[in-house]
Formats: sequence, structure tokens, C-alpha cells
Amino acid sequence: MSNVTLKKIAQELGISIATVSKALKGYSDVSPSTKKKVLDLAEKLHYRPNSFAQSLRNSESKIIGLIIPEIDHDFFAKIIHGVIDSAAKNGYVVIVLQSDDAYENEKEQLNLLLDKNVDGILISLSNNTTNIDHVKEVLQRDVPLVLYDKIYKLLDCSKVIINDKKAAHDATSHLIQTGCKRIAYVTGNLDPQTTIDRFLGYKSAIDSSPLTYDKSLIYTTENLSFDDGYQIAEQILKDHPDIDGIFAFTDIIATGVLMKLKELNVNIPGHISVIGFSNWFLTNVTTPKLSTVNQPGFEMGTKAFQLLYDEIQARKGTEPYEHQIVELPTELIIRDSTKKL
Amino acid sequence: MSNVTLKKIAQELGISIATVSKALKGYSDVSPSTKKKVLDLAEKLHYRPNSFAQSLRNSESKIIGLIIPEIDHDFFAKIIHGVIDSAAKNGYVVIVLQSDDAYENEKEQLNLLLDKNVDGILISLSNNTTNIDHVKEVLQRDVPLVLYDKIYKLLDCSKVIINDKKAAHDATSHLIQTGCKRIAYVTGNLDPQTTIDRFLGYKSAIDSSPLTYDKSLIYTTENLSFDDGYQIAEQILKDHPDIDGIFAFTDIIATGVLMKLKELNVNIPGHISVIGFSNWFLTNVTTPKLSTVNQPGFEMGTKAFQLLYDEIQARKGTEPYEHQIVELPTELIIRDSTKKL
DNA sequence: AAAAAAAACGAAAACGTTTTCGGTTTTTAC
DNA sequence: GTAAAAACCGAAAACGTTTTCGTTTTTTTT
Repeated sequence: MSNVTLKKIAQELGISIATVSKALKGYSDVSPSTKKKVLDLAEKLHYRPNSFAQSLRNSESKIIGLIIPEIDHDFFAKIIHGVIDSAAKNGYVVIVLQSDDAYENEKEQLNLLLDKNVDGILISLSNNTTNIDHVKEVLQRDVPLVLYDKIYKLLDCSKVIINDKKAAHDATSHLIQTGCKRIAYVTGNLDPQTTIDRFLGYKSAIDSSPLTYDKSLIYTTENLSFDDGYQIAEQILKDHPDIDGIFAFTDIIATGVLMKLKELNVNIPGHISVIGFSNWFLTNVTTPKLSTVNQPGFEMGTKAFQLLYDEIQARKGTEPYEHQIVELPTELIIRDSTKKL
Repeated sequence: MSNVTLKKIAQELGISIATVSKALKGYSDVSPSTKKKVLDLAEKLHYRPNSFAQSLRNSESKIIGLIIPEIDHDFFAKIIHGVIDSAAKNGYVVIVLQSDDAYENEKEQLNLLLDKNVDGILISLSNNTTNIDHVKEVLQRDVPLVLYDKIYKLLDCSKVIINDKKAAHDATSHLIQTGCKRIAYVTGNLDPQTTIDRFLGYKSAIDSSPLTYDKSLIYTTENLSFDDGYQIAEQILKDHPDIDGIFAFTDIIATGVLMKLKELNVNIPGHISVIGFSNWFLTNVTTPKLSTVNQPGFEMGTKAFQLLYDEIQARKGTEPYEHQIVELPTELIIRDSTKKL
């Protein structure tokens, strides 16, 4: 640990700690000559303020916490990237925690962050989170919090989201418009808001078309993983030989579906169209390239940080801060796994 | 900020701050009855120790810093995952910083971490780092540091690496053994140790075979990116129509090469074999699936943390700590982009 | 030259915790 | 019942910084 302190500089110079501190911080009541002496010596001794003492005194850490479901998912990696970059630009540093989509972890990690006295928290709820008392407690303790991606609508805080319903509607409509008549939807359990909304989008697209909604075309997977997609594809084919379109909750599932379908020598998109969600990088390198919906991860990260930052700043003033809900635009990306118009 | 402190509890109970602290920390010189009273009240008031005060007093933060070149690279994401997981298991939390493979950022971030008084630092050097004074300064300040993946051999600290030379040798040998006669190597600039070593591995495999080393088969890219691979592939074909094997520095480049080759209707592996490096997830979903060398990212992360943790612990004792160099095993993964034996 | 104003400085408290060490109270031993 | 031992408690210093406010020194004004 660095052992050069204000005290040491003060002693060396034969002046008081207070003056040293003020010189370093540019106060006006220190003479140019002593100011120079202090600055020079601090430089020479490689003085670095002790952040604990500063934080204790100022009660702010310049650290924020970020809880993410899965770090090594393309979309979330982009979010981390966005958060870290904009945090850095504003003098903040971020502690990254991973919930593995487990409620227990999430709860524990929120406590950990509270214990660390972070200045604010960014969190995307885990897929298994139904009880949200743990995040309410954060709010009660008055630490700024913003929800991104997987949110809980009733929580009184800022949020940054996409319009999942519209995006899913767009994807499904694209399948319909390109001639698909029997479209399966592969999803996860129905708790998180995103899952609900994307389903609603799928359904509304079906309902507003000549097709009829068929519950048996909805497939629910456990982990929303590549393997889940890989396995469910065969099941779908067995259950519904007449299937001609598959919309997957996320690209990784869609990729699993695609791989299995290819193994079974199904022509894509000739026989079955496949569309994913998120625009992971890997959708560019499959054959055929996967159509998908772009979900702007990096932007979501930067926006989430910005909202948090605004709130942190606002807390320093007096007028109350109004929570914001930011909706980022998505974009249908048509590649080769769906038929052309 | 939480405003229930030891002082508040002490006042409420009419006892001293010292006793409250001791009760909470399980000291033996506090009677069972007052201990219970303290614990109960602390629980009731949701007391949380102020981490700044603790850190100031104990001079440890239970925070470590992790500097990573690119968060959204599969391999590095796995490393983050490994680090965070094992840190959490040991009561540590990690600040993640991204250098974007730029020396300037790296330097600044190291300073930032020093400013934050982290208990230790994990870093993979950027591709553009040649001067390492900034990391030497960390060592001089006596904060534990371990290097992972992209290391600098002469630095006196623990390191966790793979045997890049051997791994590259294995990959190249595989191409040779499966009949390739003209093997191009796509790499990055030659500064970092990994780049040197992998090149050496490539060369030694060529040299210890009937083939002869040809400098014109070495292609250097700027960014080690998908686009670099995509563009260089065409160039390679133009320069060397007789090429029948390509070894790429990393999977993302290999994937770029593969995509371009497919566009040009080159038969893979019939005409040209392609092998990558790292075993990114996306190598599983290309057609053909890419052969590669597995680089154990998660394990590298956990091991790196463990080394750091050991050193932090050792510093608390008296006997000196011996730096370690851990070499993790790699594994040749043969898929469909290279010919069979 | 004295008085008033401005500039420069420092003492001290505060942030909340941990831990040593001396003091007080209670228990045990005879 | 007294003495020794054990159990319990609290004062106080320390970690390093920031900032208020009063004091001292210097400069300006008359």
C-alpha cells in the first residue's frame, strides 16, 4: 500500500496537513509559492490520495456495480463493453458480477454490492427471479439503481429496454410475409417480462394474419441454450411435419435449431425458415446466415450507465430526480435463413 | 448511504462503540447477553459495516482489478467468467477494465486501479505494449500482480500461460500430416510474446518436416479481426494459387478466411485446409466446422485469480512469496475444416 | 504610521471502523 | 470473608482525507 500521505508531505515541508490538502485540490487560500512546493514534492514522492479515506470522507466511491446474467453471451458482452466504456469516460469504474440467471446469486450479489458501498447499480434480472424484495431493498437504501433488458415493470426506477413485443412481432411477420404458414416459436419459461413480451409479439403477428394461433407450436426450453435448440428442433419436426418456419427466442437457440436441421438435411430456408433474436456475431458465420433482430447491446450499456450517472448527479442537488424509461430501437435483419419477399 | 453505524447501535443500547464492534466480530470478551442484544439490534436496524472505514482501517479492499484486451472476444469472456467466479468464492469482487489492445488505455487503467487501492491486479498485456514501465510501477508499489495470456517474460511476477509454441506447432503439424504442402500463416504484429511463440511453433513444424519455410507465406494483419481474415484470404489466394493450408492466429481470423474462401467456392478442406486457434464457440457452427486448438479460458481465469489470491495471502504472513509460472495444457481439436488422416 | 482589508495558514472535527490496553466487575478458590 | 483469577467493558488512538473557521501574517489604504 502506498505510504506517502498528506501527513508525510506536510512534515517534509514543515507545513500543515490542511494546507497540503488544499494546495493539491487547488483551493485559493494557499500562496503560489507553497502550492508549487507541495505539488512538486507530491509529484516527486508519487503521492496518491488514499481512496478509502476519500470515500469515507466524501461518502462516494466512484464505483458502480453491474450484474449480468451471463458474461459470455454475445449480447451481454456488448452491454458490459458499453457500460465500462462510458463509466470510464465519467471517472467511474465498474464491478462486474454474474448471476448465472439464478435468483439466489442475484440476491447475494446485490448484498455484496451494497456492502461495498457502490454509488449505483445496474442490473438485468435473472430468468428465475420472481420475488423482487431484494431489489426493493436496494431502492429503500437509497442507492440509485437502473434496470436494463430484463426488467420488472412495477419497480420504481429508471429502465432501458427494447420493445420486445414489437421486435418479436416484426420477426414473426417477416416469416409470414415470406410465405410461412406453420410457425413454431421456441422460448423459455414465462416469468421475465421479455419472455412474455416476445411471446405476445409472436402471437399478435399470427393473430393479425390469416394464420391461426396454435398452442402446440410453442416450445418451451429450460436453459435457452444452443443444446436446447439443437434438441428441440428434432422434436418440432416430429410433432409437426408441416412446419415451415421457426422463430427462436434468441440467436443461440436459433443456431442450435439450424445445426440440427442441417444435419437432418432440411433445406433452409427452402423447406423451413429460421429466424433468431439479438444479432449475435455468430449469426453472420453460419450457413445459411441467420436472419435475426438486432438488439443494440452496446447502446443499451451506455444508456443504462448514463441514466445511472444522471441519477447519481441529481442526488447531489436538491430537486428530485424523475426516473426515465428509455426504449431503444430494434431492427429486423434479413439474411439467408428466411425466404426473400 | 446507510446511516446506521456502530455509534448508533451503541447509543441505543447505552454501551460503548468498542463493545458493539467486538460483539459483531465475535470477540470473546463480551458477555453472551450483551452480545445477543447487539446482534439483535444490528439485525433489526439492518446494520451494514461501512466498507470505506473498514478498508481504511484494515488497508484492504477485497477488490481486485482485471484488465482485459477485448471483452467481447469469446476467449476473454471465458477468462472474465473464471476470474469473477473464483473471486466471488473467496470473498473478492472484481473491477473489469478493457484496454482495447491500446497501450495508452492500459497505462491509464493501471493507474486507475492503483488509485482505487485494489488488493491486486490481473492483466493481459495489450498487443501494442512494448514499454512496460507502467506495470513495473505497480510492482514497485508492492501491489500483487499476475500476468495471464499475453505476458512479458522478464517481469518478476506470477504468470499463467499456455505453451503457444507447442500449440501452434501441433496445429501446423496437423496440417502437414494431413497432406498440406503449402501452408500460409496469418498473424498479427510481432510484439507480444504469444505472437512470437505461435510463429515459432509454426516455423518449427515446417522446419521439422519435408516442407521448406517460405517467408512469403506469412501474412501480417493489423487488427487480428474477422475482416482482416476475410480480406487477407483473397490476397493469399492471389499470391499463392498453390496454397493448400491456412493456419490463423485466432479463430475469428480463421472464420473470416473461411467465409471468404466459401464465397470464392473454394472447397474446404478438399482444396484448402483451415485451422484456427482458441476454440471460440463460433467454430462449432460454421460449415465446415473449424478445426482449432483449445485454449482453456475459464481455467486460465480461475488459475490467475488463485495465484493472485495466494500472493495476497502470503503478503499477510512473513515468509516471502515465490512467484509461480503456470502453464495450462492446450488440445488440438480436429473438426471438418482440415482433412482426415 | 496606524488602521483596515486581504491573503495565507493551521487546529480540529468529522467520516466509521478496529484493536490495544487498562480498568472495573464478577466469579472462583481457599 | 478475602484474595486471586476470570470475565467483561470502554477510552482512545489510529487509518488518511476534507473542510470550516479562527488566527496570524502580509498587503493596501488613509
